[in-house]
Amino acid sequence: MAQCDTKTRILDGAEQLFAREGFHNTSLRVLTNLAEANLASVNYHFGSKESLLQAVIERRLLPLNKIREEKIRKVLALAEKNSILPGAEDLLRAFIEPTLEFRNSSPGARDFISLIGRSLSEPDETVRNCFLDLASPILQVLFKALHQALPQLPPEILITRLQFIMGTMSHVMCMGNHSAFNNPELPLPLDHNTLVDQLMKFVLAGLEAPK
Amino acid sequence: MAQCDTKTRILDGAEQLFAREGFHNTSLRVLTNLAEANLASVNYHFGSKESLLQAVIERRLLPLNKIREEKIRKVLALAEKNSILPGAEDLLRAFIEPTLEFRNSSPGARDFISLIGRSLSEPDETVRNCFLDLASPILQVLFKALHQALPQLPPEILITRLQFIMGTMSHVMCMGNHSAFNNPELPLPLDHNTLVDQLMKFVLAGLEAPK
DNA sequence: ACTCGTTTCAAACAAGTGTTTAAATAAAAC
DNA sequence: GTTTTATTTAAACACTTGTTTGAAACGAGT
Repeated sequence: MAQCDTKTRILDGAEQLFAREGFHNTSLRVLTNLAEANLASVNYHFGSKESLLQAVIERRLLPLNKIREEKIRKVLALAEKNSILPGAEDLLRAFIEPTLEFRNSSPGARDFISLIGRSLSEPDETVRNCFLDLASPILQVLFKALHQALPQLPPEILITRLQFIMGTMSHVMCMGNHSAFNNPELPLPLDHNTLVDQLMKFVLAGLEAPK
Repeated sequence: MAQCDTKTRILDGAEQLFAREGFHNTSLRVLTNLAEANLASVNYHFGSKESLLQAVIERRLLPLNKIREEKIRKVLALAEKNSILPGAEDLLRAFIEPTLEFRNSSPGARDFISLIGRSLSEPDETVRNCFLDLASPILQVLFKALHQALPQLPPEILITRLQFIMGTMSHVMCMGNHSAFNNPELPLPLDHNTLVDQLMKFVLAGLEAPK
C-alpha cells in the first residue's frame, strides 16, 4: 500500500487548480509541484489528466448527490404519508441547502463547488460531460419531484424554470472571489445563512411565478 | 487599405471558435486556417491572441451596451416625465430583451452571446476582465435604475438579486446546444419569444420576491 | 537475505503553443 | 515609373504540453 496519500495530495491539488485556473490552464507540472509528487505520478495513479478530472469530480459529487437525493426522498415520503402534495420550497431546499452547506465546509469544498458550478457552461464537451453524466440522475429526480409538487405547471415550463434555477445556482457556486459588479460602492459580504436564504427566496419566487 | 476583410475574417472565426471551443482551446493555427489567413496575420493585425479576444468582444459588446443603456434611459425619462417611479419590469426588459434579440439575429451573434455568457465564470482573470471591464458600466446603470424603481429594497439585497439575475442570464446565453438535463423525455424547443417571456417572468418574480 | 509487487523518479519523447523574422508581394503616393 | 507603405507569406524560434520509459527505491512476505 505504501503512502497512498500521494493520490489524495494529487486530488487535492487538482481540485484547487482546476477550480481556480481551469482544467486546460492547469499543467501537470505545476500540479505535481503543488502536490509534492512526481510528474509521472498522475499518469501512474490515474492514467491520464482527464481521468484525474473524473476522479476529482467523483470523489465529492457522488456523496453530495446521495445526500441531496435522500433529502428529496424524505420530503416526498413525508408528503405521501400525510396524503398531501410535497412542497416546492422543501424540495428546492433539499437540493440547494446541502450544496451550499458543503461549499461552506472547507476550502477544498469551496474550490470543488466552484469547479462544478462552472462545468455546466464548459465549452469542452469531454470535460462538460464528465460532470453532466454524474449530475444528470439527481436532476431527473428533482424534476420529477417538482412536477409532483406543482402539477398545474406544464412540464416544459417547469423544465425551463429548472434550467434558470440551475443557472442561478451555478453562478452562486462559481462566484468565490469575483463579482459581476467590479467596483461598486456596495460590497456583498453575505454570510452563508443569508446567502442560502436569499437564493431560496429568489428561485422559489421564480419557480412559482405566474404562468 | 487593401482587403482589410482579413481582419473581419479573423474576427468572425475567432468569435466562433472562442465561443464553441473556448479561448485557451483555440489555437491560432486552426483559427487562421478557418479564417483562410496566414498564421502570422493575427499577430500582425491584432498584436496578440489576447488583444484579438478583446477586439472580438469590443466589436459587438459596445454597440449592444449602447442599445441597452438607451432603452434604460428611455424608461427612466418617461417615468420622470410622468412623475412616477420607473417600473422594474420595464427596466429589466430594457436590459434583457436586446440581449436575446441580438443573440437571435445571426449565427455569429449567437456564438458571441454564448462567449460572453460564459466569461462571467471564466477562471482566467485576464480573460474575465476583458469582458468585465466592458460590462461593468452598464451593470452600474442597471443597478441604479432598479434602485430607483424599488426604493424599499435594501441595496445589498438588490445587488444580490441582480447577481442571481446575471447568473440566470449567463446560463441562458451559454446554453446553445447542450442542456443540464441530458436525456429527458422532454425537449425544450422554446422559440425566441417564449424564452424571453419565460425569462422575464422568472427574474421579475425573483427580483420582487418578499424580503 | 532474498524476492516480488508497488511506488517514485529523472529523463526523454513527440506534438503543439504563441510569437518573431525577413523576404516576397501588393497597393498607394508622389 | 519609381518610391514608399501596407500586407502576406513560409520558416524558424523558444517554450510548454501530456505521456512514456526504464531504472532506482521501497515495503512487506517467506
